[in-house]
Amino acid sequence: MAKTDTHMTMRVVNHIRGMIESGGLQPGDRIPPEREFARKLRISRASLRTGIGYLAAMGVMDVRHGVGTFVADGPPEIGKSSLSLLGALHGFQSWQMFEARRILESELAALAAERGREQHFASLSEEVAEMYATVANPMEYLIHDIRFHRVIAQASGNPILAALMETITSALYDERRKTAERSRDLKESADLHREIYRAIRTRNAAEARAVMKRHLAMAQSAQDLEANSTAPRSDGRAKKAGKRPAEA
Amino acid sequence: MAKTDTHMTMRVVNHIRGMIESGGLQPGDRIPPEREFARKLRISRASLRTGIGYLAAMGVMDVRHGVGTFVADGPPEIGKSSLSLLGALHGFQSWQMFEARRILESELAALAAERGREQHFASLSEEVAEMYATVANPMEYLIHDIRFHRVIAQASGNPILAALMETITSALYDERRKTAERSRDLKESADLHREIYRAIRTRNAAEARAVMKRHLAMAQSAQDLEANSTAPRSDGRAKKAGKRPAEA
DNA sequence: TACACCGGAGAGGTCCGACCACTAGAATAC
DNA sequence: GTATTCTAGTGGTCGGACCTCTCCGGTGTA
Repeated sequence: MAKTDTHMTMRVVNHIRGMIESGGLQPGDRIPPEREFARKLRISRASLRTGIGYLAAMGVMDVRHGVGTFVADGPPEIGKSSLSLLGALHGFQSWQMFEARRILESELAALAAERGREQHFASLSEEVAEMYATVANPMEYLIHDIRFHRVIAQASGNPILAALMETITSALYDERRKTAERSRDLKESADLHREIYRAIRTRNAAEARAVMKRHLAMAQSAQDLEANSTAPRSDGRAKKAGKRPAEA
Repeated sequence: MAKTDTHMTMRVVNHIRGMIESGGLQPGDRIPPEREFARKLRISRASLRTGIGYLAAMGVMDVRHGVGTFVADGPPEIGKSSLSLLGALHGFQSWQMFEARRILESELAALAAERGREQHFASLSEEVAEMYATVANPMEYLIHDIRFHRVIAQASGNPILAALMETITSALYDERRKTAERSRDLKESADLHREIYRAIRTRNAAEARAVMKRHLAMAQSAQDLEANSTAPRSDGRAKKAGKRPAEA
């Protein structure tokens, strides 16, 4: 399968891929210094760096200036940083991202109801409590909101779906971190989260899915209202407002 | 806000991002030659290349040796090339990928039933016909199978979900392109595809979702059987695929 | 005229070797 | 004992030379 051995980039990628697949490289492990590694692979440091850069862009490697290069640790990320670029390029609409999120998260909630463990339920419960405690503080609230959804993703037992959700939500969050929510809405939001929690804890998958869907639909329409009041212009274009103009 | 201006890589990425968001760069467009572009941005060619490499790894740019560098054309890809690496790294299980696919595609089918257009229906119909015509030729059959699912994704009207599906299926396909299917199964498969087609054409979303789910569940168990019969006792090798562990 | 070949222009790919910038821990000063 | 400074090690940037690939137009032959 390796006709790709001509390109230095792919030689590096395949080499590291092999080290990972053979188990010789685990998440968090460090690879040799560039100069040394390049010598070992019989390629120039520049080419090695190209390959490492490729892997870093895919989220497989983690390069830290002055420290070293490591295999990515923590939860997997699938195209997390690329989605917003791709969105700008292909004109993704906000409603499409919401739709993707709604589908992923509602199924995730159903899976969590089926497979979640006591430890997950405890975390969920705690986050719900924190939400109620911070309805007056949107900033704080948001943190627990995000954590709640993240715990559900973990509880689903499917890291791929969890990673996809993370990708979507981070892009979505990126696009609207400026809209401040009102406390009145947060109370309702917390209520819905509690409903979701209860459905999951009682292992009622259908209910969990339904409530999650309702919650996200509500969040979307709230978001849309806010966007319309902020930007009286027609919604067809809907770029990400407020960015610096590009200096061509 | 933009402390990212220190890293040359990010300077390049942000510059190109700006050009894309301002509409100055469309899919298929070409960016200036490296030497010239580097001069214009007041950075070295090496740094420019690092940035371009980053964008290329994310699927935003398309670099062609001896020709030039272009903004990616065609359908968007989200982490398509990274998933298999990530899978090896985080130990993704085969059933998890199937599960992700089942969820995405069944919802995609439902959306296609709601929003599909005549042109999509026509394509689907054609692919189904081709499937029946090639039940004796697994290679050919597979092509139409893939196309069928791809058309559904397009018909869903949600390019994000379509891209996610493409990512999953290509990783899945990668991992089992070696398993040849039997013609007897293909006939059943074609029947199911026809059912899906009918459900979509009659705009019966629930039915489309259900049949798609059934189809993929069937495909998965067929794969599992094949995998087990191919490698009945794996002592040393430890193939990356795996069966569903009841634990977690 | 039609076709195959050749060669050059221009684009990306690789390499080298020097130097810059950052981080963490050791050495030093207080 | 604590705060500061120094330094070894590692990634980041540079520029400029040279290689390889693709494309296309010119040329020679049938």
